[in-house]
Amino acid sequence: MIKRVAAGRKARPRRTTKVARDGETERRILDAAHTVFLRRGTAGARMQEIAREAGVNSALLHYYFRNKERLGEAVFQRAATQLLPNVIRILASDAELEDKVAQVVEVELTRLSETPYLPGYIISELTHHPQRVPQLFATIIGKAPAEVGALVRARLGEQIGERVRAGRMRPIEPEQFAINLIALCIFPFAAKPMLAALLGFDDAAFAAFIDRRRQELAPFFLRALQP
Amino acid sequence: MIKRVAAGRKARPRRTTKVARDGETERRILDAAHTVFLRRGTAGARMQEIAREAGVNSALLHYYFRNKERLGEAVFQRAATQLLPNVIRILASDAELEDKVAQVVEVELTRLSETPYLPGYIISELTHHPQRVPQLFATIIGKAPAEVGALVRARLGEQIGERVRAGRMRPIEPEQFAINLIALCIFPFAAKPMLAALLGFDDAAFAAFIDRRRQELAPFFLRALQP
DNA sequence: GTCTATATTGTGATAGAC
DNA sequence: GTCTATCACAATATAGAC
Repeated sequence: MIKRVAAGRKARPRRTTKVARDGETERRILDAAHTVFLRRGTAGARMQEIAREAGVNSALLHYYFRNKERLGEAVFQRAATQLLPNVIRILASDAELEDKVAQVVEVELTRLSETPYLPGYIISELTHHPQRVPQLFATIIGKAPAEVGALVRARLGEQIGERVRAGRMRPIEPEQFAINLIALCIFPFAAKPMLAALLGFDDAAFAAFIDRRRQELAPFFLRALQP
Repeated sequence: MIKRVAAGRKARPRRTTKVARDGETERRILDAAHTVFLRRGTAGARMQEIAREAGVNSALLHYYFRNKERLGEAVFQRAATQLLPNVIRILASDAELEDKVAQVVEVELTRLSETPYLPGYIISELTHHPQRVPQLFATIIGKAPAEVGALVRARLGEQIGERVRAGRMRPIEPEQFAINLIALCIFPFAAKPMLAALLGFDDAAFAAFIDRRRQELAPFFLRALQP
C-alpha cells in the first residue's frame, strides 16, 4: 500500500528544468520517432536522432518507451492505424459498391497526400518483419486479421454477386477487386521516389499528379468491371 | 613499374586453403548479400550474416567489396535490374499498345513470382534513400532517368493518341497509364505479408492467386480504357 | 585469396544527480 | 521528469599470417 501524503492533492514534482504538462513530452517523442522511423526505417533509425528531433535527451526515450523495439512498435501501430482501418471500414460497410470505390479513392489519396512516406514505410516493415504482422494487425483492428479478411471478402462478394446476376458487372473475385483498388491508390506513393526520378516530378508536380488522379481513378476502376 | 617474373606466365598464388576459380567466390558473396539484404533491408543486414550465408569469413566481404555501402549498392543495382529494364524496354518498344500491356503483365508476374521480396526491398530502399535514386537508376539503365521517362511518355502518348482519335480509347495521360499498369502488377507482391495475414494466404495460395491474376489482369486493365 | 585476431567505432541502454 | 556521464556490446573494418 502506498502511503498518501497530503491526501486529496496530487503529488506534483517540483519543476527544476523545463517540464511538460500532461503527456506532452511523450507525444513529442512519439511524433519525432514517427518522423525518423518513417524516413529511415526501423533498422536505420537512431535513438539519438529521434531525441534531437524531439528536442530532448535520448535517456528520456528510454524513460517513456523502455527501448527501441517498443518505440518502434508504437510508431508502427500509429502509422498502420492511419492506413488500414479506414479502408477496411469502408469496404465492409453497407454502402453501395460504387460508392465504396469512390470513398476509398477519396479517403486514401487525401490521407496519403499528407503523409507520403507512409506506404513505403509500412511495406518496408512488413517485408522485413513478416512474422510480426499478425500480432500488429490484431492490435490495430481489434480482431484476428483473418477474421477481418473474411468479413470484407463476404461483404464484397455478396455485392459483386448481385451485380453480376443483374448483368451489370463482370465476375471478379472479391480479393482481386480489393487489391486492385488498393494498389491503384497506394502504389504511386510507395513508388514516389522512383516517379520523381523518372518523370522529373518535384513535390508540387507530384501533388498535381495525384489531384488529377483523384478525379479519374474511381471511374477508371469501375469501367474495368463493366461486362 | 611492376617487375615481371617468369614473363608470359600468369602469376597465380599457391592454393593453401580452399580456393575458388574465376569469380566464383565473389558471386557467392553477392548471392548471399542479395538474400540477406532483401530479407532484412540494407540497414538491418549484418555483414556477419552475409558471410555465414556465403560460407566464408566476413573479412572476405571487405576484400571483395571494400565496405558495406558498396556491397549494398551492388545488391541494389542487381535487384533493380531484375525489375525495371524489362518494363521500360517493353513500354518503349514498337509493339502495339495492347500487346505491351499483356507483355508487361506476363513478364512482371513471372519475374516477381520468382523473387517475391523484390518489390518490398526496392520500395524500402527508395523510400529510405531517395537522394540516391537518380544515380542508381542512371547506372542501371545507362541513361539519365528523366530521359527514359520522357522516352516512355512520348511513345505511349503517341499510341494512346492514335487510339483516342480513332474513338477506340478513352484519353489518359501516359504517366497514369504506366503507373496504373505497374501498380497492378507489383503491389500484390509488395503487400504480400499483409495479404497473407488478412486473407490467410500461405505460399501456395498466394501463388495460385497470382496465377489467376495472370489471366485476368490485362483484360481488366484494357477494359478500363474503353471509351 | 582466405583465414584469425583485433582495432575502432557506433549505438542502445543504464546509473545517478538534480 | 529531465539531464549528464558512462557502460557494454554489437558491428564494421583493418592488420597480418598463411
